[in-house]
Amino acid sequence: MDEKSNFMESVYAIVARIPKGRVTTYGHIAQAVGSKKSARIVGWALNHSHVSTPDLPAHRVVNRVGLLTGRHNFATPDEMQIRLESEGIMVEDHQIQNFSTYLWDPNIELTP
DNA sequence: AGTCTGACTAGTA
DNA sequence: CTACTAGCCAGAC
Repeated sequence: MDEKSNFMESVYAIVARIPKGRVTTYGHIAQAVGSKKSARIVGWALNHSHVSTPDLPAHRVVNRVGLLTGRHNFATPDEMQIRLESEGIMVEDHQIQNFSTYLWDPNIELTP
């Protein structure tokens, strides 16, 4: 098997564990896999997730303020918001409302 | 082989 | 408050 970097695999593993109706941020994922500074790599990984892991719920990953920064990278810019709303998350102007309420922190919820 | 960019974040001025 | 810098990793040119 041609393995990608462990970093990307870890990102996919965590994102795949995000519960339905919950969201998380690039920084939290990055911190869970090693360093929060690697948040950009998380975004980059998700950008290619559609070819590596198409089942990855990338729509549940947003930036630290709950803004759907990566919406334009989906098949359609509205798909991300539609999916989130479909899971019961309120989104307005491409930003998640009550973000802290839906926030799922892998460093806490995914404690070993 | 070297340079630049990217779905980011935190810190400093 | 806003603006800029540094740090991280992988891929594209």
